[in-house]
Amino acid sequence: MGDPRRDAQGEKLAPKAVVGRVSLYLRQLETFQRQGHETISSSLLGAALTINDAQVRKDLAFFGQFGYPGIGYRIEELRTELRRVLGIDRDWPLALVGLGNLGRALLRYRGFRTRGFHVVALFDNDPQKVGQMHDGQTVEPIESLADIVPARNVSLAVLTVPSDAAQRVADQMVASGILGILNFAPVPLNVPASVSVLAVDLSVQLEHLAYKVQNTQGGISYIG
Amino acid sequence: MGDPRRDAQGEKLAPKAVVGRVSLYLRQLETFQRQGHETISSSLLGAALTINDAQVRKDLAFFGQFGYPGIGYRIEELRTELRRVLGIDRDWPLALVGLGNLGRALLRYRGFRTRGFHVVALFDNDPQKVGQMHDGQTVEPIESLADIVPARNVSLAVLTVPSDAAQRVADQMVASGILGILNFAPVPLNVPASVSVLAVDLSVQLEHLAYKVQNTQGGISYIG
DNA sequence: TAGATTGTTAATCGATTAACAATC
DNA sequence: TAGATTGTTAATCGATTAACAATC
Repeated sequence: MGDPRRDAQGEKLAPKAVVGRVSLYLRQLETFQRQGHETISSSLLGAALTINDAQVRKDLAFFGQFGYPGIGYRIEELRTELRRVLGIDRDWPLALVGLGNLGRALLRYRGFRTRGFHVVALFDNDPQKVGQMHDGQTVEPIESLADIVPARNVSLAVLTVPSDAAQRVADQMVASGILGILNFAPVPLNVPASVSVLAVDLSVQLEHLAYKVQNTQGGISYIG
Repeated sequence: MGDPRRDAQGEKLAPKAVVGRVSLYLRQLETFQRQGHETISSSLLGAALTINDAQVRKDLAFFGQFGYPGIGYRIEELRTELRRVLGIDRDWPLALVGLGNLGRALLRYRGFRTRGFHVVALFDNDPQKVGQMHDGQTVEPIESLADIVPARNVSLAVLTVPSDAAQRVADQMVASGILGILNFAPVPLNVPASVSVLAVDLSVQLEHLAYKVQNTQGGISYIG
């Protein structure tokens, strides 16, 4: 039951942790490939990322049978499979909403452009920013989402507006047909179940780091 | 065994997931407080964040007994406790290393300045950038980490250099006495166990979003 | 063939949730 | 008191790891 080549509708969604690791595998495969490897074993792939070899095999097996017993995984082939699994075997036009410091940085950030993600529309509500050019693109008022999102075939958006505007803007995104939101505003967003939201919460990360440092100090002997 | 007021050396480190939720609780408590609440129950606090009430109680109980049966938690008191637990009841001077687009944005990003985190030193290796002023601070060469980190009492650093420089710079950070690194470079860093690293990987997040959108489409009925 | 390595089952470990006596 | 709500134990659920027959 279920064609093993397909993992779309009807198949169970992979756990969050599995998907995150698949991204890491994909990147690590590219590193190995640059170093001249053509195949790689689960134990070497795992070792490079401090991940147990059984877990690597289980993660990959979730999506299909990609390996060769006695040999390992053929890197080029596995890369193709994983790109397809993640859905990055195609282009993803992005909308960037909120052109404050963080938004402008993300627009220019190289790591953001890889993998077929391309910002094709900019939005802000500040009248001073509307009409400005950034990276060859004009900033539009947020009301224009409704027109531009369908016109430019956008389904993913990056949300970098202030917290108190985030929910209101998210509602407009949803109404315009956006299906996925990468939310940098430190507030939970309420959206229909058909829309995916992923939160990137920088202050939570910093607080976690403070916690770790505070509770690691002295636990481990220091040099000197 | 173990004084319940203390959760430092000797006590077990809280699971990653617990610490992340504690940051969210703290922020949500502040929202409730602004709305005029003085106490809050685990079920209301959880509901606001889509977290089970038993989990809220268990997370908090990990660090001590903060609640009052029949009443809930006194918000002001719990905020104080959680700030102490996370280690943000004090100032954390930060070093920002790498003044590309992302680094400059983070320097100015408001959400980054809350909670006692203050950037007190900037570093870059690009001779064009060294000596520049940003936000009233001079960019120093990375070699100066060894002098400036101890002098300015810095223990946390934000790493926003290109991937191929990340490990080398991380080594210099560790040598200078940095104890925690927030790593935005999409590569795993090798550091001694006494140093904490937290990775913020924006391309992994975007890929995850693509995966979710690709595998949610059609699974849920659409309007129209 | 002998050695390597997969995919998968079973065992372990950890995290979440339910349930409830204790308490205000 | 009656009602609300905690902290915690037990039950459930899910994720990680170990082990190994099957395969190249």
